[in-house]
Amino acid sequence: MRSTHERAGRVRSKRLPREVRERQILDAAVEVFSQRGYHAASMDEISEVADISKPMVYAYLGSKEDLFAACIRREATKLMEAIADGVAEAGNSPDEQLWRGLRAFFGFVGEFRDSWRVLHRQASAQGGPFAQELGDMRKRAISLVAALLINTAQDEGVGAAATGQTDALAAALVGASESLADWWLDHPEESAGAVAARLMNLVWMGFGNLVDGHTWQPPKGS
Amino acid sequence: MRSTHERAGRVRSKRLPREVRERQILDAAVEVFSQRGYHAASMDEISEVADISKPMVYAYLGSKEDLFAACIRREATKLMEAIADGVAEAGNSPDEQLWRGLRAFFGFVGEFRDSWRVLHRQASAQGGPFAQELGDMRKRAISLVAALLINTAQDEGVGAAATGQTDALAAALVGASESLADWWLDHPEESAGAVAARLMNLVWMGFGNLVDGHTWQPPKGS
DNA sequence: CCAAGTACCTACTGGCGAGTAAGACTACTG
DNA sequence: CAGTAGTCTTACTCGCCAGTAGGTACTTGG
Repeated sequence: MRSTHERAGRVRSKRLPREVRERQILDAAVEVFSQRGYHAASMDEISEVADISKPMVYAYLGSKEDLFAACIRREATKLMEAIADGVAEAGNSPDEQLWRGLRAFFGFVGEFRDSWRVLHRQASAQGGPFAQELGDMRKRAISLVAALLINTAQDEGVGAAATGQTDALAAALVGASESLADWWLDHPEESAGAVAARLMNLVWMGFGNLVDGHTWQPPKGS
Repeated sequence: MRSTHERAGRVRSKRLPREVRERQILDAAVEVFSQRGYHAASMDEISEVADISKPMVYAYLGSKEDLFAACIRREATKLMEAIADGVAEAGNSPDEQLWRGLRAFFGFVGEFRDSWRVLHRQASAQGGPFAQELGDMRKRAISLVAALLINTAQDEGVGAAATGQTDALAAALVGASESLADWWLDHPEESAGAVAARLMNLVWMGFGNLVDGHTWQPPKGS
C-alpha cells in the first residue's frame, strides 16, 4: 500500500520549498491563461498543470486576479528587460538602437510564445485591474520607444516634423510590432531576425522608398 | 391594475417585429461584449440592455456563441465596407488609396467605438470558433491591404525588394493602425484625419525621412 | 523523542450564469 | 368569433468554478 496522497499516475514530487512551488505555479498559470484566456482558465486546471493542489495556489499566490496580475508582472518584466538589454548593446546610432530593440523583441516572442500570448491577447481584453497592470507595462514600452525616437530626432537636429508626434508614432510602432508578432506565430518559417528586418525596413525607410528599391541594411555586427 | 407583464420601471415597448428585435439585441450585445469581454458578459445583462427577456434572445439569435459570432460578422462587415468605400473614392494613385483607406478606418473607429472594441480587443482574445470568424475578417483586411501594396509595387515596376514581403508588411500596417486606434481612444483631442495622417507619414515616408523633415502631404481633395 | 511549524491534501459550499420548460398574450385570417 | 402563428414572459434546472474548512504528513530544532 502506498502513502495516502499518491495518485494512480505519476508520483507527485513532495515537499518542495515555497520559492520553487511559486515558480511552478506561475509557469503553469502562464501556460493555461495563454491557452484559455483569463475567464475560461480555471484554477483547478492551473493547479493540475502545476502538479499541486488548489489550496496551495491560493495560499501562495492569492486569488485568481492576484495570480493573473503576478503572471503579467513577471512576464512583462522579462520582456522589458530583454528589449532594454538589446538596445543597450547598440551604439549611439539611432537606427541601430531601433534595430536591436526590434530584434530583441522578436527574439523574445519566438522563445516565449506563451508569455507573449498572455501579455498581448489576454491582458488587453480584460477590463479588470490587470488591464491597468498590463497597460502600465505597455505604456513603459511606448515611452521607451518614444524616448528613442525623440533621441533620434534631436540627434539629427530636426524640428516640427517629428517632435510632438513621437508618442503617437511610438504607439503605432509598438502596435505594428505586436501585430507582426502575431502574424509570425502563424508563419513560423521565418527567423526572428528576418521578421525584425522587415519591420525595420517599413518603419525606417517607409513604403514609398521600399517600392523604389531603397532598403535599409543592418550594420555589420548582426 | 396594469397588465401582467409590465414592470415597475419604464414600460417595455411591446410586440415588435422580429427584425427590429434582432437589431436591438445585436446593438445591446455589441455594447455589453465591448465593455465586459466575451466571458464576463452575461446573457442576462444583454437581454436587459436590449430591453427584452432572455428566452427571446435565444429564440432569435441562438446561443451565446452564435450571438457573439453574429456581432462580429455585422460589425466587421460594416468596417470593411467603410474602408472599401474609402479606397474606391480614391483615384489610381497608390498613396491616395492608402490614405483614403486609413482615413475611412479611423473615421469608423471614432464613430463606432464599441464596434471597434468588440472587434479588436474581445474577438482576438477568445480561442473559440469566433477567433475564426474574426480571424477571417482580419485576414480579409490584410489581404485588401496586401493587394493594395502589391498594386503599388507593380505600378512602380519594382522587384524583389517589396514583393513577397507584402503579406508581412500588410500585417504590420494593419497592426499599426489597430494600435494607433487604441492610442487614439485615450487621446481623443485629435481628429480622425490627423491621426490617419500621422500613420500615413510613418508608413509612406519612413521614420528616417520624417526625421530629415521630409513629410508626405495629402492630395488636394481631402 | 517531542513540539511546532510548514507543506500539503480531500472534500466541500455557495453563487453565478447558460440554457429551457411551459405557457400567456396579441394579431391576423378566414 | 375560432384557430393559428408569432411575440413574449416568469421561473426554473443544472453544471461549473472560485474560494475554504478542516485536517494529515513531513521535518526541523531542541
